[in-house]
Amino acid sequence: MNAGLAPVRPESLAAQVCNALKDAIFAGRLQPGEALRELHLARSMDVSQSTVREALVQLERIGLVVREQNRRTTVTSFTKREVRERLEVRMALEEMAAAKAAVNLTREDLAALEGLADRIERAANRGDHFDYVQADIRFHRVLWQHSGSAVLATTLDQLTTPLFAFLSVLHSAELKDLRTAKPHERLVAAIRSRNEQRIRKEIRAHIQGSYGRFLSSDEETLDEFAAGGIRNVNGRGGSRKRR
Amino acid sequence: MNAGLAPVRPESLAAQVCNALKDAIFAGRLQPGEALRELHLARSMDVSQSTVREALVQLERIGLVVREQNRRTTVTSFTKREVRERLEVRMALEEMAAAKAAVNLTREDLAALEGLADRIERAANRGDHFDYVQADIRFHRVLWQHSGSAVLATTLDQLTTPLFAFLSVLHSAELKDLRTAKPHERLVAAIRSRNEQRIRKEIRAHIQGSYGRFLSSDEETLDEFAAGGIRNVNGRGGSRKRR
DNA sequence: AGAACAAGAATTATCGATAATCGATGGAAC
DNA sequence: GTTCCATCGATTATCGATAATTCTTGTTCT
Repeated sequence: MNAGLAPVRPESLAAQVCNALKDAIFAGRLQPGEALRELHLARSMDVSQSTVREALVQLERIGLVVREQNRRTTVTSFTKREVRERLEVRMALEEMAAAKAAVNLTREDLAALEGLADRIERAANRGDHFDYVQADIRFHRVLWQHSGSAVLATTLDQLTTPLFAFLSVLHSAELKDLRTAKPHERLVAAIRSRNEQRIRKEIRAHIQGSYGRFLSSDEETLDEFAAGGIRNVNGRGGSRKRR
Repeated sequence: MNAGLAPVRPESLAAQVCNALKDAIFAGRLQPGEALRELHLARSMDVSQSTVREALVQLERIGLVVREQNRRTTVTSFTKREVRERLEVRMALEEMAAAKAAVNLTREDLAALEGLADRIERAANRGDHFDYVQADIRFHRVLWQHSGSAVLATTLDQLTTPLFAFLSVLHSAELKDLRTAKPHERLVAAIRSRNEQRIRKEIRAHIQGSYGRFLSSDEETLDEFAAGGIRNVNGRGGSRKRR
């Protein structure tokens, strides 16, 4: 009787608020380090404080904001060190996921991946940083979801979502030239080959390529990096001291 | 001026509720699959529903409960498959953490580890399942925290906490004989040797030893497994059907 | 009996208001 | 000038009440 209809279950208000904020963060309308005040958000989005609050807790779980007890909650701002740490763990798991996915992916899946790689390519050519990152996320999510391990998929998701967010603002802040060596195409080719070693190698190269510039720079926090020379919005962010 | 006093910041009500529930889950007073009703908990713990609600969200983040939109929230009950998935990811990361920690651990740290290994040993001998698991957690946390990667530590924590919880109820349910081949002592010895391969090997052996019985059994969910033959509390739990 | 439907009970989601906490500011005491 | 203290505005934490949803049960109609 079921004709492939997904069960409809409208999002809760809190989830909607959460998504709206997530988009704002990815789009850079909320900058790393910026404070999110519950009542302000509640008023401007026309919901109650508790709803916003719950959304913020969700965002904290995703890693996009940091809540400080009795103080405030701010958009996550990574130190270089933390980006490195995340990338290290990510690489290990991403390799695992890609190797597993290579076994499971059908011809259609591979075609879908190439579609995404193509979309990424086009976004890069026209300098659309936002769409670039969105498609990039989807590309990787496809791999994760076909790894056959839900745990692996969600772990990677948690680990990576904030990285993507900051990669996004990072790119647009420095007007990075996105046209690189078609890393996604290369990756798909590697997966097609079903050669585990080759896949692992491409994964590493791919990830390192995306973050290399930041990791080899000297700025301590990502928002300082993004702000470098371009903007200095209003004295917030990145001003807390290193000991 | 500072004489090593930690900054005092009393836990929020929600956090207290969260901890209380966590303990109850670890102690088995809340069984896998059991439903947690917000208002009931609020009344019995004398806080408001919202506070309980927030605590439940926190617990969900840790992975100890599952919240279903507009329905209910239940204590997490893993399928065998999910336990396997978690263990697989865990092993990869735990190896990484142990290898890194081996470089950083001081003589004092190693002594602390041996203290914990000893405590585990004693708990095993007197059949104290609860303390066994608590010390086991601490043991591993020490390793994670000395890995030098906060990301690695929190990822492992998220991944593993629910496993420990269910290991705990599992053990006490089946009155497992805890006296095994002193895996923690072996692990400490391996770390002392600073031999990466040996460390990785012991880590794998250690983890597989803890879960081997469950992974090779036939029951589908952990609570069915725990309930097998011993109790059948009151018809709840594990009754939702496989398709 | 079985399907369709209609209350009714139970539970979660959301709200608006109050309490607790924090950080800044400014003045008094030394 | 610096330390201490009091106060105030802003923000988060918690509460109690209401709205919306889901689940259950009972009834009617076939």
